[in-house]
Amino acid sequence: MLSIEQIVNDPDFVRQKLVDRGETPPIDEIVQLDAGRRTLVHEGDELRARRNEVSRGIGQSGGKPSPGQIAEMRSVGDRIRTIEADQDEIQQKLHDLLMALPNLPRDAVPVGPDEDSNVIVREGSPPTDRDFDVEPNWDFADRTGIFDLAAGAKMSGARFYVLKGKGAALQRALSDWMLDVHTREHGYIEIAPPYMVRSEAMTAAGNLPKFADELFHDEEDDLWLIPTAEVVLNYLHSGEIIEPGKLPLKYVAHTPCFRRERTAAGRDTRGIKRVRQFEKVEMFQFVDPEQSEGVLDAMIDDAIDLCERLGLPWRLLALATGDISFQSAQTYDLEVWSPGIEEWLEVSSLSDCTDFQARRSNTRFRRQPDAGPRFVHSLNGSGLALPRIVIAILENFQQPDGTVTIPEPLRSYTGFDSIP
RNA sequence: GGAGGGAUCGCAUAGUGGUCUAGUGCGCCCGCCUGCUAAGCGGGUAAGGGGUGUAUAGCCCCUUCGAGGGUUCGAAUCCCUCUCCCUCCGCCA
Repeated sequence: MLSIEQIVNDPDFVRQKLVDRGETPPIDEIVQLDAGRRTLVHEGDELRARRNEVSRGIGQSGGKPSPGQIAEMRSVGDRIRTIEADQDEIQQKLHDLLMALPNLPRDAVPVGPDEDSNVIVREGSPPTDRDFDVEPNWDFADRTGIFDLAAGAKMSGARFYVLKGKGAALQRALSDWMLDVHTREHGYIEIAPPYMVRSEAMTAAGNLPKFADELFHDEEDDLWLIPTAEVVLNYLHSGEIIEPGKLPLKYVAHTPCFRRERTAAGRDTRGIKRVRQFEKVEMFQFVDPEQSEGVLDAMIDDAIDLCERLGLPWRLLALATGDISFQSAQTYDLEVWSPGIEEWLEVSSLSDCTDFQARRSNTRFRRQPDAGPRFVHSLNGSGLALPRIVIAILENFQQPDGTVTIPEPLRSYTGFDSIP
């Protein structure tokens, strides 16, 4: 959520930033509604002050109101009720409009309508040349039996899959290894959260109300399956005022992610690249806005570190204003090259959400014991998305004899060094 | 799923319709006192919003006693719904 003060005080700046994102923001309507809200609040406050004053007087003089007092207070009460009803209506409209506005992009974000304006900003070592044709991951998996796409479809429908044997073990090794690196070397605290949340948590992260049709929802208990651990980690300190000296808070969680993926049939349908349930290790930080400089870069390095240690060719893209996610002020995508399918796979999306999510989740902190509370800044990034790393490993470490060599860091986790 | 108990200021508690502008204790902060420390004494101690200010300064006001609704001239207090916690019964990995 954007700050209403900022919109009212600097409407042209806010409008331009949102236009850069491809929005047509109702700034004038918001400013007007807020002015109306203030008038009603003021009027209601004065009436309540009057009512409190008279009530206090009645109490102090024995508790028996005069008929004149009852008549006056009855009419004051009626006016208060009318004003409150008007105020509720105006505030609901204002709230709905504010909740539908995305975050403001940072000045550093490339301006452009879509992914064609994204900019490659860093690259790892180039993909190695091979003198044989790399088998696409789905063919390799089919031949070795480590994915069972048909079984997934049979029990759960399209875009579900089953990992078997060394495929399942490889994914488990990856998640364990990633968590260990983040907790032991990068300073994150491991969290094992619920995978179903209330609407409040989903709204705070920015997924509701706009993106309900991308989520799985349980009607009976009104719970939503998380599309990413970002949703739960963002809500960890909701409603709290974090004590001085506790920031930054760095969390990491390994969870399944559930997405309805109602994209056009036929797009990315082969294999396990785009599916309705997948696993991901997610990094998340709460930071003091004054100390947030460089935090996104550090988180990017934490993600790149994993790609480097695995020996995967990677590149980093700065997403354009038209391509960053709803809650984000600045996003970088980390991609790895997969030589069998010959494409760059997005394995991490790293965002600085500034105070946007903190406003929605009401997560604040105090810089000093006697200082007023302020909203924290939140940042998130995958570290990393597991099925796509599995794909990248199957294709990057394929040998001419049709086997796949397990990257060295994972071998103590897998207990084997080759597939099959 | 069923029965009962509970949620009040950082913590603990008081408060059964008006004098609650929520008391008291602890904790914390600032003084005073004091060889030092402790004790003692005095004062302070939340969040959000509005008004007035150049002001993130003061001052004034409103809201918040788990959340939302209702009764009433007036609600922490009475009624209804919901959420969470605790005890027990049933079911269950």
